[in-house]
Parts: sequence; C-alpha cells; structure tokens
Amino acid sequence: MATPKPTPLYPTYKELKEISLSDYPQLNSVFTDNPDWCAVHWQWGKSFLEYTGRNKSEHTYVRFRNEIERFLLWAFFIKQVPVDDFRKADILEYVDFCWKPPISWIGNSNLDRFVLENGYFHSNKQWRPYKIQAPKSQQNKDIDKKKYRPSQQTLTSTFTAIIAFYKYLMNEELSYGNPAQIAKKDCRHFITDAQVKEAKRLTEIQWQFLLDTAVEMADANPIYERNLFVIASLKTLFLRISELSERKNWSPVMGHFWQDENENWWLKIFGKGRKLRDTTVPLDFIPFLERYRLSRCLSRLPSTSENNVLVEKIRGQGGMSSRHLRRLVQDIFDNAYRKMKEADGEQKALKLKEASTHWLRHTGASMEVERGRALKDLSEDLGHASMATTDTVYVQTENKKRAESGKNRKVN
DNA sequence: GTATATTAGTTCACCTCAAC
DNA sequence: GTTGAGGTGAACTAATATAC
Repeated sequence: MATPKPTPLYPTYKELKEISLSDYPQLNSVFTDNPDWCAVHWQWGKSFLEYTGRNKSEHTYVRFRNEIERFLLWAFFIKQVPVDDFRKADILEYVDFCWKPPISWIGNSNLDRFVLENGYFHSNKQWRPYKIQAPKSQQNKDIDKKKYRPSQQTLTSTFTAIIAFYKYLMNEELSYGNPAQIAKKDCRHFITDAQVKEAKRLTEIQWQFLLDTAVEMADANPIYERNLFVIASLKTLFLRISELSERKNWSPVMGHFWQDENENWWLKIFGKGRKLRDTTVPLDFIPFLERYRLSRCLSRLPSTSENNVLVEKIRGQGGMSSRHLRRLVQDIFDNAYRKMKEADGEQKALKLKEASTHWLRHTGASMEVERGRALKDLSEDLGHASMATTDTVYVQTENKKRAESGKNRKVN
C-alpha cells in the first residue's frame, strides 16, 4: 500500500487563533474526505495548542505543534484509529514510525506550511512532517533520506508532547488514560547516555584572539562597536543571547545597569523561565560599556532612568531580535577564524569555526571557575535555579576528578 | 538527587523594508 | 533601484526549570 501524502494541519499560533476553515480549502477537505472523528480530533489538537500558545512560551507552541501534527497525521492516514482508542502498543508503533518515517514524509529544506494566495491559505504540497538536517561540514543537499534518525533528545520531546496532549485530554474528560506515559518506559529506541560531553567553550587564548579581533574591527570601523559590545557582554556577564534581545514582555534598556550604595555595578536581566535577576558587572567591563555608549553619542555611563535600548539597530527602531544579534556574533567569529587560520594554522582555529554564541556564556563561566570563584556566586550570576546545574554543565567536578585519577594508569 | 516538562539556542532558506 | 540590515518560519538540538 502506498503511503498517503502528508499535509499540514496547524498554522502558526497567530493564525490558529483566528482560523476559519473556509479560508483553508485543502485542510478543510481533509475533514470532508475522512471519517468524522478526524475533524473532532483536529479540534482537540487545536484547543490543546491554543492552550499551549496562551500559557506557555512560543517555543513550546512550535515544539508541541510539530509533534501533535505528526501524531494526528499518523492516526488519520496510517493507523486510521481515533487517538482515544490508542493503547500502549499503538504508541510504540507510532514511535517506531517516527524512528524511521517513510521517505516521502521526509524533506530536506524548510518550507511554509500554508501559502496565502488570493485570500486563501493553501496547503503547501512540498511541505513534509520530518526533515533531515545536513551536518554543518557537508553542505550538499543531496543527503540520503534513508539516513534520517531522530536524536535521543528529539525522541524524548516527542514523548513529552504526546504525554502532555493526553494529560490535557484527560483534564477535559475526553480521554480516560495516558497510553504514552506507559509506552515511554518500554520504548526500545532509548539508550542510556553516560558519555562525557565535550566542553563547548573557547580556551583563554582563543577568547583573547576573538576579543582582539573585535577591538580591531571596531577601531577600524565604528559600525563594529556594537558587535564588540555584544561579545564582551555575553562573555563577561554570562548572558544568553535572548537576554540581550527584545522580547514580548521585556525590552533590555541602558537603565538596567545600576549602581548600589557601594558603587558596585549590576545589570538587571530577564532570563529563562521569566526569572528576573541581577548579575554583577565587573570593573573590567565598564570601559567596554563606555566605548559603546560614546559611539552612540550617549553619556559615558547610564543613569537608572535611562530608557535607550541596550543594543541599538542601525536601521529601524527598537531593540534587536536574537536572530540578528546572533549574526553579529557570528560575523566576529568568522573574522577571527580567518585571522587565526592565517596566523596559527587551520587546526588551532577550528574551534572558532565550530563556536556559537552560547559558547561565550560557557567560556566566561568556565574561566571564572578556574579563577576560583565560589560556585554559589557564579550560579547566581548565571541565573540558575539550582547549583547542580552550574556544576554539571560548567564545572564538571566529577569528570575532572575521574580524568585526574585515571590519568596515571600504567600499561605494564 | 533524578526524571520529566518546558524553554531556549542553532541553522537554513527566504522575505521585507529602510537608508543610501 | 539597490543593497544589506533585519525579520520570519521551520525543524532540529541543547539547556534548564520544576515536579517528584
């Protein structure tokens, strides 16, 4: 039997909120051409996703939308059984499907689900529920679709989403059990991972090189003052890229730098999980703040009431999106990579090519650990809810001990 | 502390619009 | 009118908050 063609089921949250099926001709035909329960289940999915979009972060919406969409597509077209009739075995069957989806359900590029044309949202025929990601090293697009395998993380997320979906249905008294919860324990695709993670950080030398490059670029062309300020902030203040960017419920402004009664500088940060924190601002960082402010024709140091955006757009108004901030950082990485390759050879520069913005947070924090900063203080500056996170991710006390004790083993 | 749930970062492709 | 700064949507992986 030929595998049915997949079709998108849910648009973005903004579009879902005001969806009218008469504007979605192909989506609508899915319900007229299939058993009645399909339309009912689509409505269940819709209300679950609306609930997610309303109460959770936009990332969670996207995450759950993708999973619920796939799950329903499988139930509609492959299994052809209503999801409230599913047992553990059915969920396991679905996960096997996710582990190795049919080639015709895998794409290799990002495509819109729906295309607006003449006032109608047409389902994009090219869209696929799964996507194979070519590794950064091999950019050619003809990667073999048979090689598609979701990562362990992805598999976990799949379960998480379906479990959350069933929980919602149970609360609404639409389903009487949570088969996904039980199936997870029996899934044969999970492997226990005790591998030592490779540190995602730059060495002291690489960081120095990066900073020098940024300073040089800013000296040569003031347009790069912004890039310099961004990388200095990310590394020295251990920021996440999102914490510098404009978000729906928070706009970082210069006034978030403030001084306590002992003239210590602090920066107010709105972090992950809607947590507000103050991070210490070292004296060494102040000159970088000053030079960026002077390049923007602001006073040398910010005042508490100042509401100029923290990082300014060159064109347009308002704060920057995380996407473009990332590009600014990448620009410096690229330049530093080229320079280091010329100076010290490809091998030494390689890390600069691999590095991404989050590495700066890691680099800053790890260097603090090496300088002997108390774990508790560091944990507060990073904005972690628990010190255990700081230890496992940044310090890796256990691995260091193990490496040390294993180092001097003899061969004979 | 561990396991689970949620939220963020990464990368790609393509789009839009402000400033020259 | 170009052009490049900046935006959006997508699918994935990583980080980390929170429940247990």
